[in-house]
This record gives sequence, structure tokens and C-alpha cells, in this order.
Amino acid sequence: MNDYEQDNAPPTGDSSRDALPPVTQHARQYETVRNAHETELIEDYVELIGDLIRHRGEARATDLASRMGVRQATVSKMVRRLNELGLVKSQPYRSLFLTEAGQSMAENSRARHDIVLQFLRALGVRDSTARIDAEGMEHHVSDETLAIMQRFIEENAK
Amino acid sequence: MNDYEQDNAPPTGDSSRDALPPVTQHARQYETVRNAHETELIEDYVELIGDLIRHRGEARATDLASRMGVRQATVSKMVRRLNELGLVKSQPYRSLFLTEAGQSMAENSRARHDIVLQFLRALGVRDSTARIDAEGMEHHVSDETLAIMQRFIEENAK
DNA sequence: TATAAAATATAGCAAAAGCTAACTAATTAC
DNA sequence: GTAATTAGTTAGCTTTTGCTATATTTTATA
Repeated sequence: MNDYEQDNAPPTGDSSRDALPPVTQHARQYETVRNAHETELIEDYVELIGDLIRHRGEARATDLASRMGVRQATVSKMVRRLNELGLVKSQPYRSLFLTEAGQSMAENSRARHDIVLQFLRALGVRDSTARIDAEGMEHHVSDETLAIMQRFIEENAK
Repeated sequence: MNDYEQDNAPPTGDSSRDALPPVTQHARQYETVRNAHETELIEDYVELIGDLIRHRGEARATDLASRMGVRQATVSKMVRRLNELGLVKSQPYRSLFLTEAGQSMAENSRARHDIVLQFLRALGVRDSTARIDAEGMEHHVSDETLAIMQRFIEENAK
């Protein structure tokens, strides 16, 4: 039997992970992850630029590079992309600014990030671990799950 | 002030996300995420091959392609990589097998995946959403957090 | 069993994100 | 105010993971 045809197979009634999901749904899961990966880096940069402006007054390429753990050349290239995407406004050799769109992306990312981080802490994860996990998980948490995390935080607040 | 120097700055005493983490730690967070991305796809393939063998008796490239939502050529190329990495044993035009190493990676991934999925469900996330989120989150959850999730599942089992 | 269909492989292209090296601009220090 | 240092840019390379198109092999069918 071909795997394509399995989509027509009757549901097994088994709700655990033990059964493979129908092909179409399975593929959609991986597609969602791939899509997230495409926007992930963009969001991380925009979020970081926002944070730098917020906390340090300005966002310099050098600081982006050292905080991201990459070379300046990499940042330069990325900033050009962010410009093209209309997320960042910049002039050569000057520090960076977010456009309206960039600003709202930054706020959105920061909010998600905060919720995930607080959720992990509320769950009992150590701060340094929580920060690392949050950075990775942030982009893979659906709105539905995020709302549930939010509720969890409120219920478990001291 | 240069951002590099900020590493020597005294901690603000503010444990919320409101403060930027020290530069070195911040960079390590992003590095961890980048590293996860490198192994992520590999693990997904190996895990899926394991699942296919388990549930369908064999793993064919076509089925990998349809379930991953990519083209067969992409799978072919990936399988060559998995071979080089010593995770998969395969002969041209034949179905795929996992090596010892591949098998243990598959088991490990499946275990992680299961815990994350069950955790999300225990938290109250709908099944279809939980599956999507788990697929993305799986690779970004530390052992520490995983253990906590495990405990949470046990405590909240009916 | 010969042929059509399905599965797999290979070649070659593209985009993304990293790198180094070499160059230019801005800032700081003297 | 010039020289040295720091910051930013650009060009060109590499790896990874997609893709299409084409060739080859295996399997199924008439």
C-alpha cells in the first residue's frame, strides 16, 4: 500500500502519538515548522533591534553582531534584507531604526518571548535554562498555546 | 559605551526579561538555537524513518517525501547525507534502514516528541495544534525542561 | 513477457545565512 | 587637526536545503 492512499484509511480511534497522522496533516506539520524557520531569524533581529533601542538608546550593528554571536558582515547583509522588507530604516554607517512595521513586529515578538519565558519560569525551570529554551521555542508556539501559557502564568502568580 | 563592555556591568538585580542579558550569555542563547537548527532536520528525518518502519513495516523515500511535504529529489539528497553520517543504511532503489546510531537517535527523538506532545495536551491544547507545536518545539526544549514536563504529565494524568 | 507506471537517482539552479579579507567611513585620542 | 582605532560595507566563498528536469531502475499490468 502506498502511503498516499493511507489518507483514506479510517481513523484508528487511537488518540495517542502511537499512530502516524494522516499524510496531509503530517506534511502540514513540517511545512509549518519550515515556514517558522524562514521568519524566525528576521523576527529575532527585529526584536533585538527593538530591545537595544529600548534599553540602550540605540541599535548599532556591532552590538547586534556581538549579541547575536555572528560577524559584522553577517549583520550588514541581514540589515539590507530587513531594509528591503520594510522593517528597518537605516543610513550607511549610522545606527538602526525600526519602521512602523518593524516596531509592531518587535512588540509582538517581545510579547511572545515574555510569555514563553515567564511560563517556563512559572513551571519551575531555572532562569538561565528558561532563557535559552524560550529563545528557541518562541517561534514555534501557536496563538492557542500562547493563550494557555498566559493563563497558566496568571494562575500561578504569587 | 560599547556593548562589549556591558558584560562587566553589575547585574541590575532585575530578574524579569526587562533587562538585556549580558552579551556573552545573550550570544550563547542564539548560538544554541542555531546549533539546534543544524541537527533538527536530521533528527526529523531519522525519527520519521523510524516511525515508518515501526508502523508500516518499511520506510520508502516516496513516503518520506509525502509526509515531509518535500520532493523526492530532496529526500534522495538527504538520505545520502544520513548515510554519510552513519545514521542510515541503504542500497539504491531500496527502502531505508537505520543503523544502530540512527535507531538510538530515532528513539531519543520520539521520546522527546512524545513528552512535549503529551505535555501540551495535558496543558489543555487541542490535539491538532499540539501536534504542530510539538513538531517545532521538540528540538528547543532542554533536558531540564523536558524532565519538568514529564513530571507535569504524571501529576496531571487522570 | 513486454510495456507502462511508479519509485529513485542525479545534475544543476537558487536562496539563505554564515564566513574571511580588503576597503571605507566615523570617532577618539593625542 | 591629524593619526589611530573602531565601526560598517562589500565582494566573493561555502554549506544547506529546497526546487525542476531528466535519466534510470523497479514493479505492476495487459
